[in-house]
Amino acid sequence: MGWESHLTAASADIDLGAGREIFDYSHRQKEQDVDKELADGVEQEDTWPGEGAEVLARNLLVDGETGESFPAQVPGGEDQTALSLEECLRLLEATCPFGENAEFPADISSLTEAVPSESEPPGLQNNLLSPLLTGTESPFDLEQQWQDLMSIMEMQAMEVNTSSEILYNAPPGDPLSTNYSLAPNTPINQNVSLHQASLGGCSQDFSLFSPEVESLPVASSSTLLPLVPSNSTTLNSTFSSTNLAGLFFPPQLNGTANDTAGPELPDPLGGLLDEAMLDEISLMDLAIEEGFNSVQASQLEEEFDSDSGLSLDSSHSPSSLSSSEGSSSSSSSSSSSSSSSSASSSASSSFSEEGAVGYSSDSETLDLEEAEGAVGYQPEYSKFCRMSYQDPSQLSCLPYLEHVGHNHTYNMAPSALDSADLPPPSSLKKGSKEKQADFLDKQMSRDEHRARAMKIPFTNDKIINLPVEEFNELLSKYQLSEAQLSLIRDIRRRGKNKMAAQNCRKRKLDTILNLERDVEDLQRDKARLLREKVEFLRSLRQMKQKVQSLYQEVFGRLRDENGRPYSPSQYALQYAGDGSVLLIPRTLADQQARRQERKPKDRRK
DNA sequence: CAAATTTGTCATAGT
DNA sequence: CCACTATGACAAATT
Repeated sequence: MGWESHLTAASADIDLGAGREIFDYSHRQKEQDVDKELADGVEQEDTWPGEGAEVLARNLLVDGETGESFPAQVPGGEDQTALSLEECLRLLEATCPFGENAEFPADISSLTEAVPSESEPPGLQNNLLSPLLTGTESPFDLEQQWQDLMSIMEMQAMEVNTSSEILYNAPPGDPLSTNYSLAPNTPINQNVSLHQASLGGCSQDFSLFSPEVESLPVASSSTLLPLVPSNSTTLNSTFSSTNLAGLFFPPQLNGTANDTAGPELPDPLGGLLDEAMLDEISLMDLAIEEGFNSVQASQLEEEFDSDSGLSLDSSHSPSSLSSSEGSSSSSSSSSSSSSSSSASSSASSSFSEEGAVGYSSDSETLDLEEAEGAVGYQPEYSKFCRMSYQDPSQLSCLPYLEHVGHNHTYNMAPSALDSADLPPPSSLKKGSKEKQADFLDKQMSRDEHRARAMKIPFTNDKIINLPVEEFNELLSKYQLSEAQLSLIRDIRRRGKNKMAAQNCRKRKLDTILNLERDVEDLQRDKARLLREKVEFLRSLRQMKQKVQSLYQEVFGRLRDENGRPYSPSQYALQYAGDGSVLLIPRTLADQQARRQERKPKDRRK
């Protein structure tokens, strides 16, 4: 009922003062609709993606950096069948308590998988499985390895940072990549100090290990070589479950057998590092790109600087999160999706509070609110200030002004006033008062002018902000014509809508700002994670090299019954979970490696 | 004066 | 249903 009358009233109102609007309306949704919308859409889309592309490019670069650690593939070796395979086996079984530990496969598989390229050098199975993989009881997947390494790395980080800065300040020529590809055929002299072992890229960093290496106890020359964890405890603990045998294969210790065994110092670690890590990295990147991996992100988040915007975000709109969002557990992952929703919801909730205040109270409160917004939020909120100021009804002085104005204009004819109001009637030079009136006129909104024209006996402010009851009361107090009543209703409607629009825009802006901040935060997080990844890669590399050199050191010093060194192509060292190291025939190791090559894949999928 | 921004309105949908 | 609020779209008003 009332509504219909409103509608009719609206038309009446238009007749009174806004004929324009009707006219415009005709072509409003035709031309403008199409043109402007299209333009807007295009513009916006251009802007955002641009930024994204930039970021992406940056990240890619970083990734590229990571990628540098790709080991150069060294084709290589050959497996040489040990002559006395049977003997070896027997021996092994006899000595090795865990002989055919079922656990192997896991290890091998992980290693193999991690280092597909390296582990499959032509003809040579580098993955010698440690028969004593007792340490690893649970299947060892990449993730686990990764985590282990991470934790290890952390421990070593200090060590490394302090003791071997050299490594960190890796030599020019991209040591990262070079280090992995060990020159296969470099002869290694026992006498030659290990640091100088010409293991290709390895050599660069050798100096680092020298201290440790030199202090290494020389192992006795027995077939089975139980190595007691020396000072390299970290290594042992770190790689206890890792099979070292196939990894470091000093191709030609003492120049023995340098032919058959192609050059290959396949190192599981390297593979791990390179392939697996890269895998992870790419995965992470993917995850990040898509919306951030909640688990990793949050983990890392907690570990590292918590200055991320996420925290800010939560603080910013806590109520909304708790109330509307509910589950905020998946902070980051949901942040992208939730940020839009949460942002909007948070914004709406927070604003609803403000809005409620603003609406129910007068302009003064509103002013305060606006000011608060400007201060509390982003600089851009200054806009809001302006917005609010421009709303005449919100000028605290207005009520008073309005009264004055009303008094002045009451005598004038509505129609004349309405039209005359818009163009400044400055022609009436009547002194300062007149000018003041002009000024006031300018400050008045269209509806106020109309109200004046219709001789509405109360302020627009009241019309708009009074609660329904009071509003109706007010109306009932006066004898108002239909035109006046309709005008009043329109004024109320428009006024409310005006405020609603302002709030809406405010909210919208706020949402955008929140999203922008979220984006920044996420970008920052991503960059940080990438940085960390690189750091971890470096640490891993160092570890790998250390282990490698140790392997060579140990292997190179082993002597058989005749006092001769073992051929790296025929024997390999295996690291057991309990920290011991075994010398086993290559063939055996290869077999084991093969056996377990399949399992992992199946298991993985 | 034109282009870019702000604001006010309207129509609608939703509360 | 009423009275409002929220929001997209348009156009007038401002910058």
